[in-house]
Amino acid sequence: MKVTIKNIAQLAGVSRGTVDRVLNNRKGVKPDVRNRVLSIAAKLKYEPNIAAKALAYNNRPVKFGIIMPPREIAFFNEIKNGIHSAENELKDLGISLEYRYVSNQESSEAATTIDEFVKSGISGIMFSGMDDIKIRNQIDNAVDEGIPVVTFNSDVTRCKRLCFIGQDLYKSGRIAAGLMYRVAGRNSKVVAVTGNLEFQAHKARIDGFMDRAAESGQNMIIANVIESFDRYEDTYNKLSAFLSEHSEISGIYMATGDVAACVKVVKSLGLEHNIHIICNDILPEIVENMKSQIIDFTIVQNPFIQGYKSLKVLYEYIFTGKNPESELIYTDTGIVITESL
Amino acid sequence: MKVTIKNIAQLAGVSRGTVDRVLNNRKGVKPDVRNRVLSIAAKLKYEPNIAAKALAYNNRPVKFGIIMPPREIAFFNEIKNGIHSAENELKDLGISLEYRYVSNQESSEAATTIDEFVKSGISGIMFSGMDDIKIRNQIDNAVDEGIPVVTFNSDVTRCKRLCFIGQDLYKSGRIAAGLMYRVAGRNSKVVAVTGNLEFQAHKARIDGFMDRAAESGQNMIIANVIESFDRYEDTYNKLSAFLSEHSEISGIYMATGDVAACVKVVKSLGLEHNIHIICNDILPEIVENMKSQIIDFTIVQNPFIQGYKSLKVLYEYIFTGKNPESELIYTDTGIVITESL
DNA sequence: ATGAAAGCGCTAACAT
DNA sequence: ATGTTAGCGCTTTCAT
Repeated sequence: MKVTIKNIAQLAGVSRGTVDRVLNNRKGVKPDVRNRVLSIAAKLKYEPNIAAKALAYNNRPVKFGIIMPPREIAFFNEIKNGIHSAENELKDLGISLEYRYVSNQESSEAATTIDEFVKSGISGIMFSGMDDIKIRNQIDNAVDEGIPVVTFNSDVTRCKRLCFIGQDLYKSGRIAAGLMYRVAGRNSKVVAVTGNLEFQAHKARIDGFMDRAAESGQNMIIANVIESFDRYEDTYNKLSAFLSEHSEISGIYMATGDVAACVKVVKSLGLEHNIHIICNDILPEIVENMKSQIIDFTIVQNPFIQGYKSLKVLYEYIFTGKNPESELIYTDTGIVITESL
Repeated sequence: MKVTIKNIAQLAGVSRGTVDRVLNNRKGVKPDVRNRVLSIAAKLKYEPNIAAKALAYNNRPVKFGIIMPPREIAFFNEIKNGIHSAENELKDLGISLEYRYVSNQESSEAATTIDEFVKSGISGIMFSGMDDIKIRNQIDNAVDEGIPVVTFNSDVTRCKRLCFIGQDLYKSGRIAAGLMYRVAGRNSKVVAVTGNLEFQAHKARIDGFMDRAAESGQNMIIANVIESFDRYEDTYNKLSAFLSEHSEISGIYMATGDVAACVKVVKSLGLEHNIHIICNDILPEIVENMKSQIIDFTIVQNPFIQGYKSLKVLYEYIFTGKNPESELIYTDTGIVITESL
């Protein structure tokens, strides 16, 4: 039989209003009454009815703030689609959303935005941006004020966020290695391109790639790891220089970096049929080059689910008090070939 | 501004009770009143508030019936997990579930079960079973009685079901071809194993495989399509006979059939390192043989989402009147390698 | 055939 | 500090 605040009120000998105060941590209840109510609720395994809650909240919906990089980044569109999908499911359940698009090149704008949200009395925050000290501090501040924060797509480490929802970078590197030895074959020599090995997020993919290469027993040699610093030119120049001198290379893992630059190098050297390329995510230039069979595989991270799940987790936390299943929620790491599209 | 039945009632000059009768197709309303209410609702784009609806339904939850094959089939556990997950989200929203496990070897049990559900006054049905005339008729009967039916995992064709939610078999065949030419290489010769080419569901994968092989420009030759009739022995014997005589084969696509039998043949002929195997789904024997690198890829169909989405679609249809996005809802076709696990 | 009113579980404004 | 009450939008019983 389901337990309601009415039941609890009777057993505790108080009114429903008081039970509501206790259960929602509102002030103005004597400690002993509060404890009595709390212990009864726990014993009865009380769980709030979300439909009733939503209906009561109807007029003043609970507002969540969403902070992410500017919309032009195509990748984030899929995340937004996921958020919209969750919003649609929850639209009658008493929530409203507010978006803020801030730079992910410098942190102060994002930090300020978090602060503004907190001061405006928001109930929860979804955040995707830099892993930076200013932001870390603002997140901690929000959490200290009782406002849960979920990071998505790209984590902010060592802070009090409720959880992170995104991809497992290390695993995506391992998968890249698995695919590479399958297509490039035993004893092949390959090269990997990353952004900056000093960034943990960039290094994780390379670590996964190298670890799995070593474990696999396929004797796949990683001849070089090129740092592109996320610049087209670095990718182009360094890759071009290296491949020109190493004709034995039969695979490129584009962990991070400009895939168009990579493709251009390969074509200019006439290596389309000798080199296998594996990259990440689904961008227009990647789709195009998969269709023409110059890119073999791309590894994806399910951005739709990242958006969808982030909102759901926040909602669940606020409305039912349930903590997420884990502090790190990884979305499935998928493999895509041209036939998948 | 959101529209409620109260608004409609005022504009139509009737009571909220009458509006409710109209909107839920209950009888006892004069045709002209009904039309008036209906047109006002349409003009105002009325959408019911599901929280309110759920709360009102609280005592007599809407019951959905679920018919699927016996639980021992591991594959269906993931589907059930998906259903449970959706159920959990909807648990306060006025639904209850009833499961029936019936044979998928013969159709009369399933047909009878549908009929029982209909007679018991159920509100909607999720069905997975044979594509058979008896079942088709019972589904049509249910729908005629106003009970929506969603088929999942395996479709029942040419009937009045609301929609089918499951995998795109043809596409999974195309993906298998794409993977195969990547690992087996240009000009390779491969063999495919299916169940029974007379079954549309079995044939679809083979069609996809062959179509893509032809299109790809890789000159991959499909040397044989073996029918296993879903028997271990047929798979073992036919494959063994064929491979013994054709040492040039470098790939096996197990579209349907016993993967353990296939692995055994390959091992007994000592071909582990010369033949690439691609199969479907994640079964214990497949996982085991992927780990030991004898199976290269397995193609998966996201059973969790199949279960989750089926229930959600049924719920949406009943509670908000929304039709599913499409009559055929395909879940993502994924690619899994040992590194993905 | 239609209206009026109670009630689903919870919140919040108002009393005390 | 605590109780009382109205109300969220919809369904359903009971009148008429």
